[in-house]
Amino acid sequence: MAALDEVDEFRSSQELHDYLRHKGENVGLSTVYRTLTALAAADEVDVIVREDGESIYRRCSGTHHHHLVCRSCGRTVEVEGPAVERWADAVARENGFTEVNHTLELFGVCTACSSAG
Amino acid sequence: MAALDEVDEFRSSQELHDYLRHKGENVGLSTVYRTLTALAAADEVDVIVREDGESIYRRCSGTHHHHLVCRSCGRTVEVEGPAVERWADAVARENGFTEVNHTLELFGVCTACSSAG
DNA sequence: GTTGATATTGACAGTCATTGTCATTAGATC
DNA sequence: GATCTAATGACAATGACTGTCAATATCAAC
Repeated sequence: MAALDEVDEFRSSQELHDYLRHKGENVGLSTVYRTLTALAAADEVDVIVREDGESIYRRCSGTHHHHLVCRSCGRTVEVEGPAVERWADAVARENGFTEVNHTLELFGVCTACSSAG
Repeated sequence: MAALDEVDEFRSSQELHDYLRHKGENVGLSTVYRTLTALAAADEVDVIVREDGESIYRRCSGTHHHHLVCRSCGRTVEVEGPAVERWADAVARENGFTEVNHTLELFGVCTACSSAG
């Protein structure tokens, strides 16, 4: 199953399910959800929640990073921002918050899509 | 309607609807959704998408800012990070992305809740 | 005050991502 | 092959959100 994260772009559960079905795999939607949730819990894939509330998944490098995602085609660039991490920690500490994590994602339109559309 | 954003914490549409009904207002769920969406479009309220995909709304200051939200009680601190904005713009430009916006929220546990729990 | 055009409202049904259920299936062990 | 157990997949259920549409409010013109 992990071998099927060959897409290298963020995909929703349903898209992955369709993809698998069209490849001939007879796999159930429930199993896709179960597997993705399990993989996400084990930090084997990254999850982000899109603006419309749908969760999308992608195979990623193990290090902490964020994403620059094309709204149109899903192409994804992994980006790092050590300054942001430090800023987030500092802000949390100043306000007495603990167990802080942060969500930071960039959504835009990539070169290919902006020239096409 | 805008006067009912007196709660000062992030609330979902449904929570706001319940709140209004319990106050005796005979307001429909559709109207709550419509109004919140309109207010959000007019930048009168801030929207963030929680990790479970539910959208929550809050009356906020007009300037661009982000939020440090207590996972337990919902208490919210508005925070600013000009450095983050600059970083996001730079990253987007370097990768040729346009129409970029970013989601950045910090979730943690505030002092009161961490000492209580 | 009444009429009529127009916009807003709210009850309700529909949509869609996600989760729960449960009988069936696959795989291991005897 | 029999049996036990865990994983699977078809399908129903949930819940947030959106669409529909008749009823109501608003308001200008008469």
